[in-house]
Amino acid sequence: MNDSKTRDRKTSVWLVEDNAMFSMGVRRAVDSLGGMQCAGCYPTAEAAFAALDQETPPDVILLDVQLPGIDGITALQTFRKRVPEARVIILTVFDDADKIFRAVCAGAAGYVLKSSGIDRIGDAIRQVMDGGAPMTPEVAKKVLDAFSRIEPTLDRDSMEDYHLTERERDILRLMADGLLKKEIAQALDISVHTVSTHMRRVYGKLHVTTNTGAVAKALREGII
Amino acid sequence: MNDSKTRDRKTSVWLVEDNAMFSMGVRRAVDSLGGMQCAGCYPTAEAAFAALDQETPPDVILLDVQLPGIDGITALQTFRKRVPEARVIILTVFDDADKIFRAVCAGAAGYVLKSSGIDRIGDAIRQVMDGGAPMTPEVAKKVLDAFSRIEPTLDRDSMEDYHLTERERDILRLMADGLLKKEIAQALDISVHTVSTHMRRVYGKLHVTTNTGAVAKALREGII
DNA sequence: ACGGCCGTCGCATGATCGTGTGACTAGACG
DNA sequence: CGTCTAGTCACACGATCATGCGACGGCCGT
Repeated sequence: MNDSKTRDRKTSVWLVEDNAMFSMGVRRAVDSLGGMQCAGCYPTAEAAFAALDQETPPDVILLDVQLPGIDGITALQTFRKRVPEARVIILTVFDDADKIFRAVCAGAAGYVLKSSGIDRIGDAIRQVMDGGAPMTPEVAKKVLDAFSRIEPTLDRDSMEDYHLTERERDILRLMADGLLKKEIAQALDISVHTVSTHMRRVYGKLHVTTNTGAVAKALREGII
Repeated sequence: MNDSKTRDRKTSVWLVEDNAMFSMGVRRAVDSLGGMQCAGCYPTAEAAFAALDQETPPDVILLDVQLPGIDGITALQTFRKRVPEARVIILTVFDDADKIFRAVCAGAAGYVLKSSGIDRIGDAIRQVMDGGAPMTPEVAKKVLDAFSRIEPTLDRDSMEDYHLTERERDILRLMADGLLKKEIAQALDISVHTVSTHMRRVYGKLHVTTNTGAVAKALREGII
């Protein structure tokens, strides 16, 4: 979609952090780096929300999870709804597994420990703008562990679906993610024509004639 | 407990990969690095399983997910059952979110894209042996995306919806019924242009850019 | 009375999609 | 050995969609 590498505008960063001392340090660090700029600095989530109505939304939000007033996770959820295109990086001193779990569930784009040092924050910002998800290896490990723990209900088959092949379900899934055929083709490294062929067959099996119909049916019937 | 840095034995690595060309490249890369050794190289999961009965199990398994015969994910599950102590690193060209999701759910220790280059594989092996979870930033992003998708609703009650107008929801509903814009216009006895306008605004509020994306989001979030 | 939101309509352009048609490969099954 | 299925790719045509732009009347709140 967007080629962040060739962007001509500076990455706009908001900082939501109650500790004034730390806040100032981060702000200066961000501003001193090329390609990014701290466009807003708020001590509470409430203040940041209010600013959303006034200012132009940022590209990246650095969010401290332990804030006075609105909880950090809650704030994250609100940010995700009001500015989904903004990438939120959690900034905290805790590497508590449960906090990480809830943060990523809420749609955090990255999870950076304050103890990692201020200089790491710049890296994290660049990474999220390049589509990556900055995480320390320890955090990544905790994420995967949590993943394999919640696995229980993935093999709920038994119900006869519409005899879709695995490949057809793949394409359908990506369709339901809002991707264009072209993008699906790129994601699966196949030709757009092939994607079309698969979708054509899906239409037949699902007895629909439009992409929206197929996605809706798939979602409602739990095919994907 | 065990200090992997001062281990006196080389890390034993198995490679399960059908592409002989790539396979050989990885093998040489691994062997050329210090502290690890490619102890086995199998073109299929079946072959690797058979070897499990004969050879001593490896510390790390590099597993291509797109294998002839047994599916990569299935193979991963089997490995996890038969040699739980072995750390499995998924090696693939796909960065399909669903595949990644199922892989990590099945207990993958890491997920490395082939496109990242062979040299990254050595890093990944060291990382898993140090208890980390190697992931390319792109993969990490997809993992987080999948995460935030499986637990979408923690609020369900208090949270506001996307401020969709009643009319906009009408159009969205009909979209989710698989109707074309033209048909929606007829059904509501308005102009196609009006339908377009509504959908355009829905896109903005839902932060999507395709009809399928809008329908999927609406369905998943219970907007309609 | 004025601004803001909602619903409506229009147009134009380029991208995307649906569909008919055809074809090749690899593996599975008998 | 044929036959079938799944997956792949290609081309072409018309239909449909996304999007930027502009516009108008109605209703509501202050």
